[in-house]
Amino acid sequence: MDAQYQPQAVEFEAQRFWEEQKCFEVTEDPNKEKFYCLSMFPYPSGRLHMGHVRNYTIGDVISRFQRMRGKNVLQPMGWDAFGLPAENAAIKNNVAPAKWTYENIDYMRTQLKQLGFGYDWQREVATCRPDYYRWEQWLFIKLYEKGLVYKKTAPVNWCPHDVTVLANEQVIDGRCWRCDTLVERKEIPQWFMRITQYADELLTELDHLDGWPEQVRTMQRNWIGRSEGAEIQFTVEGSGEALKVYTTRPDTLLGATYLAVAPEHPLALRAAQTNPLLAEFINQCRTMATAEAAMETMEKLGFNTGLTAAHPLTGKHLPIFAANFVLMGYGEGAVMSVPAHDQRDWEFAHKYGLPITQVIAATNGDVVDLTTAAYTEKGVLINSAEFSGLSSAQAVDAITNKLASTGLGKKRVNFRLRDWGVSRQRYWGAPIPMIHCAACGTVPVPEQDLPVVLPENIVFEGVGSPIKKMPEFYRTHCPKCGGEAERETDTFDTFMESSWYFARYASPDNDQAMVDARAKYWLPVDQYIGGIEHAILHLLYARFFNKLMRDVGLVENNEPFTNLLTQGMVVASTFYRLGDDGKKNFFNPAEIIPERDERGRLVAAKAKSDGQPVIVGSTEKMSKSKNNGVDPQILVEQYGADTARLFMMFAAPPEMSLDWSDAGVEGASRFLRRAWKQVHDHVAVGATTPLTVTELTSEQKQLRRISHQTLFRATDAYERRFSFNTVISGTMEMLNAVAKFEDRSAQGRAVRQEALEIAALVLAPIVPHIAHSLWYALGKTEAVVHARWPLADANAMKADEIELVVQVNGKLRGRVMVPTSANKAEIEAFAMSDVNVQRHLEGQVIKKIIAVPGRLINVVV
RNA sequence: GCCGGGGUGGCGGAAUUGGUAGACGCGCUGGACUCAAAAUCCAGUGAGGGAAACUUCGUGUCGGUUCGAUUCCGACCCUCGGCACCA
Repeated sequence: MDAQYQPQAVEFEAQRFWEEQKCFEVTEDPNKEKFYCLSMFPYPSGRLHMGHVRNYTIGDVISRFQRMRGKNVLQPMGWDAFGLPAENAAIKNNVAPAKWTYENIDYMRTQLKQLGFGYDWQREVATCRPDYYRWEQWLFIKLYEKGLVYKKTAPVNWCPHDVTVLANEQVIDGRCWRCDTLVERKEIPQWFMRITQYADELLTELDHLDGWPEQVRTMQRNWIGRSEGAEIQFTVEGSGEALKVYTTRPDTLLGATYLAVAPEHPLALRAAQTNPLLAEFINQCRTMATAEAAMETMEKLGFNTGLTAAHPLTGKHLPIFAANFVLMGYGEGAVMSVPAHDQRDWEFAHKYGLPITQVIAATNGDVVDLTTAAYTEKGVLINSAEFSGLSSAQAVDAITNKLASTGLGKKRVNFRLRDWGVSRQRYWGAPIPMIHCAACGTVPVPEQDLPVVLPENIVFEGVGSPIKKMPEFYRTHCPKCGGEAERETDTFDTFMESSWYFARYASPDNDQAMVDARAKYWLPVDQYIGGIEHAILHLLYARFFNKLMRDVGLVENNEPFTNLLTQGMVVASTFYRLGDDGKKNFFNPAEIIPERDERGRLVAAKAKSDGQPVIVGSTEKMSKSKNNGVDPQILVEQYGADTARLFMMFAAPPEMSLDWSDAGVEGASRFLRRAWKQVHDHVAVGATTPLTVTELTSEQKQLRRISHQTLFRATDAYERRFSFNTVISGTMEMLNAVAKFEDRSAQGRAVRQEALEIAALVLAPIVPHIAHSLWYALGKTEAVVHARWPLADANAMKADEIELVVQVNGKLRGRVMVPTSANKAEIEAFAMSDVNVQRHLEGQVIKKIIAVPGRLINVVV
């Protein structure tokens, strides 16, 4: 054994061993308990970032721990390879997205190997390869045949100057990121998947996902947003056509004083034909952003269409407004407005001078003040004809029943969840396998013609997708009639690929089926790990896809991920200067010199390049667009993979967000050097004799107690709590105790040997390379990667004496050592004997004594 | 705006079920070793008072429940993530 810890040599040797022994290549073994541990696969952006290192270290720690527990562990890795950044890089560097992506994958694979993650590389998938996405195309056609896929128009962000569709990310303050043109909404035909058909199951199954964090389940519940209410039909006066609205508060129906429809609603458009001012208003609404956050924060505007509708109960004439906050694609594209009992309606009514009619009174008789805000509580009905006097709950039934009797309304369950629009007007994605024939309409690509391959060798000009200008791609023949036809040139949303990759890892080489019987062994994923930012969209789509695959007979499990660990984000400060055009030019943290106040907080910064100040922006998740990523490669090269892994796991518990700072990396490295030296100094003396547990001194017993308690706590931390940071701090304490333990006797050395073995095993999942070396150094013949996790010895953990805290009125006044065998009276006597405690009890009357076994005594005076 | 997190020393964090607040690490201060530096080792380190024993305050803010609250409840402030075309 080297006297010095040399991470490069240690890591090279361990990685060579794992690869030669094929330690992480697994097959289905029905005799062994399986454990499928999956970390969210990366987008191949070019280099690993800290978030990846954090994510994949957590996954590897859990995988290696479960291996030591004797499970058959599958840990695969792959690439979420389609997406917008490849197109951006193509424009910037004049390189085809495919080439750029494959090169990134090659580099990042090397980085992952350098970090020592135990992946089964035989199962690697890249979603941009036709042998992967052909199955997605295949499933899409199956779902089309089942009626779960349909086409409708939906809005996109449209740049009229570049004549292209923009992603939300490419819209900055309502303008195109490239040319600053005002972005418009444009309705275009797109493909949708009926996720709403699964809304009920997606919602109710959340109750059984006990292995998921409660916060994620809550977010998904709210996102799906089941509500019970009524569909109510108003009648447009003049034309007599029906105008349906959905409301969760049918009890307030008599308080409706106007209706609001989306600007794109057919009624509004028709009225605009004879009303230029309304047409102008509708036109203005076209510049409205598509993002919900922007919709909700914008100024609520409306315009009277001049049309009126008859109230279904009173027949009153209610004005119909076109309003920018009503969404055409959501519900009926129309809402009834009750300004007395809805805050948004209240504000709108005040702005446009519309009547406010109170129809709900407080149950407790309090006066309702409608001059400052709407009254949104449930209560008792007033001003509601025959319904007055009913409670809100009674009125919901009474009013919907009345409406039902005239055919003007019915109870309805509504979901906030909308169907999933999967069309993207972009190049770097999986082609949607559909053909448009003038004679036959939309025809799916026949199964034997799959995959529809995306041409990779293209010239990327910047605006617009190249395949939309490639006749050799889109010109084809109709599979039905054989006539001239055109392919769909839109590609799939990249969330499609990431919605089923977890299943493909079980049968990555099958060219006859999407997944095969092997999936039944491995699925569901036992532990899924990924960023909290995926709590809703990705995780909901993956759950949806799992159910789709189940319903076409591919898998048996209802849910894809039994346990979920949502890792907190790695965040960092942003630095930028404003350009002449008002755009932010971001600086990487490596390019600036920070200035901190006396509390260590960042207050200002200068650029290294010119020494001039840069603006310190908000702290955000590390991303390319904000250029605030810190490259982990430097860490690995300077200190080795184990230090990088150790520091990542030590810096914070996995679920907490981590504000990046490299202060402390040195400490992690120092700890590994000390551990190495301790083992070295111990084994340099020679082999140890076996431990005789019955003949130990109290110091020897104490070190054993610490060792086994550390093991006991680490087991729970790995298995249940995922608090890897406390595994590390616990091991540090233990090795500190070993360092202070100076006993050189044979039994003393045996106790030390046991402690060092426990340290190597406990640390092995986190720092597997150094553990590999230390384990051999401690005289073991089998590699630590094959070692079994030991059980903590309950006898070794027992103490003869225990420290009790003595409080007087809840304040700490003393500590006493008490034999563990002492009874209640003896413990109280010990507590009262403390000098300081006596001082505080002098002249006081003892009211009560509270004893918490093994912890404290509180004397109440 | 809506939904979901987070806030504890100079810094990262610990305190597992309402029971010793600040484990462990970083940084800093002092010392040892060294010609010197690095590395390493030893000691100290929440704030105030005290020579010390000890004591008062202290977990974003304000209020509540309790013998006892970082932990439970209510209101608020700040901050982060998501909001359906970033992934």
